Amino acid sequence: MVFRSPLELYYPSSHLLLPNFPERSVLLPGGGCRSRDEVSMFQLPSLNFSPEQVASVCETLEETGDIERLGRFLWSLPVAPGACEAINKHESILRARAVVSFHTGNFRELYHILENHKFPKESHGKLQAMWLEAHYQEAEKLRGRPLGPVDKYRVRKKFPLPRTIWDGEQKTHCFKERTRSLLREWYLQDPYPNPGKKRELAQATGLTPTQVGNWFKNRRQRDRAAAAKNRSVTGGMWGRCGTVCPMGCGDRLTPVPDGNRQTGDCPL
DNA sequence: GTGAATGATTAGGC
DNA sequence: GCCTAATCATTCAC
Repeated sequence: MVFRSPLELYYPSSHLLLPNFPERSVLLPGGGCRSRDEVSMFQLPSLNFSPEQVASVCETLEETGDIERLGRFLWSLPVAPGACEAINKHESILRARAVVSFHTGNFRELYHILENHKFPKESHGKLQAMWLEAHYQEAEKLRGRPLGPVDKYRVRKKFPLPRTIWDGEQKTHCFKERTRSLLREWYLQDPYPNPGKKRELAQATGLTPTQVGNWFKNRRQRDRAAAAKNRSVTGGMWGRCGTVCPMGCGDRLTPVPDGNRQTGDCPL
């Protein structure tokens, strides 16, 4: 008989194809192996898969999202003596074990897997999300209340991503000072750049045109807010005509009766 | 823990 | 499609 996929052997009907039950150890969810005697109560009949076949089943079950079945598969997995090591080195199997650990709330196990095995970049996103979510859940349980954004930030600082699932590249929250000064210069010349100018500025700063657009948008909004705040302080306008701009740009002010932007208004 | 600074996103208007 | 206003998320200093 020819099997198209090892997964076929795992489905309930497959037990009919498993006449023998040889002496062998069992791969535990924790990654260790036990003798058949130790786990015979839980062991399910199965064939002696190669690590590649096991990995293939893990990948398929993970893709389908059937984590419960994936967990059962990992738990029941019999492997030949000595094969534990090979299995524990297989990325797909390790990832599957991490996924199951996460979904069963076995966070110690999850952390141990993630910290002690190097994973390829393609898996980083998913594994990072599990690492963080597990720590969030633990912190929430500890505090007895949902975490706010700042709480989550502190959790992330306390439990930084292990290098096994992170390439070490820092995500910058603020643009570089040179980028920002360039943006400021252009903003002073024209707070409403056309798409062509935005593209040009994007090229000069290394940002995307969207980032440039966002920066100008935020800048305008915050300048308006600052001006409005100042107007309320100075009694309905930015300041007396001819006084220096409160925003610190050094410009002389002109009154703005209706609050709308006018030519000659302080751009900063 | 709180407030401020800053980049990103969303909803609604034109 | 671009705008504003409001808001969210992240980071940091205190």
